[in-house]
Amino acid sequence: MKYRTHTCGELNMHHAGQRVKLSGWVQRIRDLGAVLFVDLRDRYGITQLAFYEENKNLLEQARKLGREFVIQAEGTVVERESKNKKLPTGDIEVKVEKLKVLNTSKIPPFTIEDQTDGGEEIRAVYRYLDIRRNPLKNNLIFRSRVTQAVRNYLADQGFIDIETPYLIKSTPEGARDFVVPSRLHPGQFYALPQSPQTFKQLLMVAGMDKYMQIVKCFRDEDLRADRQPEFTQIDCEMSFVEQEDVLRTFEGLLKHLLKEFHDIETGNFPRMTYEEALRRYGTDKPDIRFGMELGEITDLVKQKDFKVFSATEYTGGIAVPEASGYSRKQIDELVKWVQRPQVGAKGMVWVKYNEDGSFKSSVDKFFDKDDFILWAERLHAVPGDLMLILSGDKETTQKQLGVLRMEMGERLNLRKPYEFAPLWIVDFPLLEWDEETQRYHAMHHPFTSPKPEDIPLLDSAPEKVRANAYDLVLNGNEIGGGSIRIYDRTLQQKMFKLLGFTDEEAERQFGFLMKAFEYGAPPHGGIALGLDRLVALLAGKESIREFIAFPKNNAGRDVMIDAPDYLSEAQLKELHLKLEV
RNA sequence: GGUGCGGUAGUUCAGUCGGUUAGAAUGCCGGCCUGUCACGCCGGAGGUCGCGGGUUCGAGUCCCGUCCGCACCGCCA
Repeated sequence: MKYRTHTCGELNMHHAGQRVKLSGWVQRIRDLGAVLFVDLRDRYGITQLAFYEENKNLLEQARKLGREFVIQAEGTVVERESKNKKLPTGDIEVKVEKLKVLNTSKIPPFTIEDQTDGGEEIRAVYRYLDIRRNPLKNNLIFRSRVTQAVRNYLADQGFIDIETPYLIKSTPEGARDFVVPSRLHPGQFYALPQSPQTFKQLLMVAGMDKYMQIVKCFRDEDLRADRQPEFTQIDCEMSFVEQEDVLRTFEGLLKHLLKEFHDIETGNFPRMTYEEALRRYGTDKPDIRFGMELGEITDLVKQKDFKVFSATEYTGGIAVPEASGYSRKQIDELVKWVQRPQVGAKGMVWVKYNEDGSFKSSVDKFFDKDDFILWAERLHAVPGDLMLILSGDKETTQKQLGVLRMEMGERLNLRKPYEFAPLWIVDFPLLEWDEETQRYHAMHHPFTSPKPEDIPLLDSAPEKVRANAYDLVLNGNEIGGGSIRIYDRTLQQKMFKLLGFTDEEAERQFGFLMKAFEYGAPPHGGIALGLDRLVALLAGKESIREFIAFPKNNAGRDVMIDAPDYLSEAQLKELHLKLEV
């Protein structure tokens, strides 16, 4: 017995008169009395089934169907009396002659429609019902198409797909590890990889030359709309390459995807140093689809009586286009907004650059038109703009301005979902001072090579050393990052020392890597792209949860299967674990 | 660890200043209807107001605690 001869998305006038068999879910029933219509749905589409009074038995059977019943219908394709232009199959319907219920369904807790009545919570619990809806279904199909395109591109470039282990060992650097207790080795634990970093480097030592893997990675940190504890990376590594080679290869990948999915041809991606990104955008992942760049006016305000400005390290602002007409209330709201703890500014100075060229500001007592004209130049403000000024220590204030810029970009609808503005951020600092632990941290990871010309600074001024590290940024999101790696044992050892590892710690945690470096490690480098984020952005969305079949919630729980969960006493015992809670 | 918003019918929400029997839409059930496609019309059922405590003559509404969801900060080499 065959379940179907066609899918619910393919029948049209060409099939008129044919006898067909369809299987699928009951989307909706429209009972008009002597005639009854059923919309039958599967992954491919919807086909209307028609039941008539002339076959009273069958009509009564159809009347007993409910939403989401799984049925099989056999009948003849006929041209509709009244057609539906909205459906690809809208010219025809299947006049049913045989009906079989393959499975019944309880009434679903929410409607299986594009515009469902269900909220996020209930849809998460019934994720398999949510995926029946077009939006989610199409997202998963889209994701599949993207991964296919990625594989095709990388395979064409000569990359080999190699799987690396999920059960590895814990390293205290970076994010927290998820750990897995070992039954065979009492008291010992595996860790799930935060990335296959060391393995892909070892594959370079092994001579595989170009490696790729679309791979799950795990980080035990708090979640966000764009952050999951398990996520997928397009992980790559290449031998005998310089930074330029890696950038070109992966610029090519993103170009390929933009062409394939949006028919967009982009030129070469802009490159911006880390320092420049912070100065111009207040972030290392700028959204360059709109202007509103940061302007610094520190030197222009130093000599004045306004203490807030004269006493601080940095004063700067942005010019919000066509916002000089903002009311006092609107501006007050903005001031409150930057004062929220999430932004953390103490206050905000505003200057209206009116259409007629005059100025009105919150600091009229201290500054006059001549000052404001100079400010406007620095902020690229024109009449009609509203200048928003923050002041404080440089790093914090730039970041706050960056956050404010993004918020204003959002509010003014300047962040268009189907516009794509990729760029490379380069020349990251190698190290970052961490106040909490009072030591340097690797900004990227401990295997990142310093710029050769900066190596002498490693001892004298480590914070000034720039790394051969790069991020790929798309529309204000970091979608990938990588580096040219260290491949020399001595340099790698030195790095570990700088990062506060004792020789013993370095040996115990990464001895296997340094040992490998002693057996002819080639120069190599690579990159990892966040697939979930990339797919979401290509689809014009910000939340990655809609592109993962079974995501975790805000608190890292899977509310469908209800995980994590407690273990039985027997399991704990087998794993040699005793709980304190 | 912290901040903000939310939790009321199966679902999404409204519920005024603390005051009579907690409403709407949708879904569900029953009836009618031969061209619907968000079918239409008529009727009906459906509530631990997240949970615990407190204030009060009286709490969905005010207070405290707690749990859950979402967004964000910290965190995420």
